[in-house]
Amino acid sequence: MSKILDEKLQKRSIEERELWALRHTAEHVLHTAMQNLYPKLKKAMGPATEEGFYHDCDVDVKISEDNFPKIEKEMQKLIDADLPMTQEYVSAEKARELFKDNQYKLEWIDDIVKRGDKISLYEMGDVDVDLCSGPHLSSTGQIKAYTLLSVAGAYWHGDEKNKMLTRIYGTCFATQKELDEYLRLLEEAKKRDHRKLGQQLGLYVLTNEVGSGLVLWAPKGAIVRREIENLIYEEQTKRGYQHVYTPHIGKKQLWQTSGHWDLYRDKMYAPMKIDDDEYLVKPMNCPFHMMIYKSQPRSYRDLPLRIAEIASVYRYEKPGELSGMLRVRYITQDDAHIFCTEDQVVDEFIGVFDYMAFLLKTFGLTNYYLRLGLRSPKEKYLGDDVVWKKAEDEIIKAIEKKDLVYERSEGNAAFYGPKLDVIVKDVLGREWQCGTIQVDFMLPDRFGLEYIDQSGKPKRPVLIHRAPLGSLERWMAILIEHYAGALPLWLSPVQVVVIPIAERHNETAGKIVEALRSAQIRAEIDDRNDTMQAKIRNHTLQKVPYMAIIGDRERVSDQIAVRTRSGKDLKTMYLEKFLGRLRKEIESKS
RNA sequence: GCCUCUUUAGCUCAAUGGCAGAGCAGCGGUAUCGUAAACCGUAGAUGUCAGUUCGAUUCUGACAAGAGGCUCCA
Repeated sequence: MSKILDEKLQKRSIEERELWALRHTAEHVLHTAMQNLYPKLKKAMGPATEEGFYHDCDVDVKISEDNFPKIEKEMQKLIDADLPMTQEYVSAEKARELFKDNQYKLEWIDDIVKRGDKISLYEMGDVDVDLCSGPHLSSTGQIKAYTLLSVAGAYWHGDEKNKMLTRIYGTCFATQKELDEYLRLLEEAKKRDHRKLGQQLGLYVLTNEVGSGLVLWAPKGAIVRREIENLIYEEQTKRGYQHVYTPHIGKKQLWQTSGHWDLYRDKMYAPMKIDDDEYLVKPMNCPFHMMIYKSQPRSYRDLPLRIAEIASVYRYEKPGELSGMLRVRYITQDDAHIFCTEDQVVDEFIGVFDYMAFLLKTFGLTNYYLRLGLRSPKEKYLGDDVVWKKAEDEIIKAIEKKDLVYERSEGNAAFYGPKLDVIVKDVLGREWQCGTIQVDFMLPDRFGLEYIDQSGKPKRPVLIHRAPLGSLERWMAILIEHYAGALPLWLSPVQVVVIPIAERHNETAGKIVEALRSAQIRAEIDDRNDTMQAKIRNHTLQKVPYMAIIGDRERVSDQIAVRTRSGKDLKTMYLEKFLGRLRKEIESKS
């Protein structure tokens, strides 16, 4: 067994290992069923996963979900036959002979030999032999609850230069009850999908008349965004940032100097000719902020200099990768560039991290982890090993000082330096990069940035790129799903709806709205010709935090009857008291 | 981009190789109501472009948009 797999399995509990074995066996059953139905098929791989299992094969016919009943029927035959699963170790020669027609398996065998592991086969009765390290159940009859879920294409080794294989996803549980529960949760999760809620709550618009990945922030979404922006400005100002504005286009030369043009040209929109120069729609802000730095001589006394901007950038993302607000082509970053001395890097890094942690806490997010992005030998990077080593050391020093738990990820560095990312999971369990902190010793050099040190000599500053939320679009999507649309009071587009019971209450209700609005509360009146019950239902579905109901009782006594979106009746109270409650709740951002 | 699938009214969903049907929302009325859907009436749609056909929303193709995937180690 390989070291990696071994470590992975050791981390799991006994029950998890059994579930893993169950799913892996289900996958072998799927494979054998596929082999029976499509004899020319070549299996590439088929692991158990956190959610179930999948089967990758090279097959020359189209497989679609319409084929599932047929495949599942064939699987059931193998399960009913209760075939024993037995392991056998063989020599590389024998394995190569056995799988001589399957180039994928031959590749695996080479890998195993390279690692120095033993070559293990699993036999399913006498119907199938597969290269597999297991573990498996002792027989196929123990599989009770399984289902196939979807068909997808998957490149061999995930590399689009390789052949696209057919992948079938399925899942398997110990009991039918657990499987049903899993499928139910999946359905529940879909209800809080930001794409569904975003439309229902009128937060944003995506339409093919505008173009893929180009988000229109609708009035209600714009309010949420403005609240987030206000928080950012306020917090960053407290933390010593200076805010700037920069244009949406600039000369191509800027990104040639930065190196982005050479490495990421395919992510940028085609240059446009203006006068005699070529201009780009900006794919990132770094050059602009560096030009602001460079606009005057800088002293060590000016550092750290923190230049911030909530700025929209434009990137060409592949059509198949776009997804609601989670991946878009118009991206608004809470961007900043910190110019500092080498001595200041660790402290600045920690300062940014603390701010990022503050934001995560403020928004109540806990389903995230930290990923340290380092170089991998394959990718293209700027600079030499000495500089990289220095940047990596600085980041690790800072992380160790904070005693953070993180995952190392080779190949996930920025091209100019290592970085620490916050990875957040969405409602379907998919991972998205949000916040990022990047240490960069390269770009200051390429742009010729300097400061005068204490001895009067010019020196290079270090640059920290950072976006603690990442993009406001993605953040919005994450928030919608996190709160299932019921945003906390301070973020709610409409905070209070005032509901007059009958037409004669409209005037009083109007006055209450005025009073709330002059107290900076986002309040609206619902004076449509509808019953109170219908209005309550409507605004509850719209996730409006509070409903203030005005009827005869309230008209006489100058009070309001308050109901929350969760259905709680707070009874009748004076407006002043209600305002106090609102202010407190908004202040606490809870 | 590639694989599989999807596209009918603002939204949720029906139906059909021969006049496309409903609920909600909208609009016009009636009712003026105490904590999750009052009633009556009315208007509104087959993503785009080709092809097959007497006739296409339905079949075929292209395009567009959308969904789930695209290295959790044999």
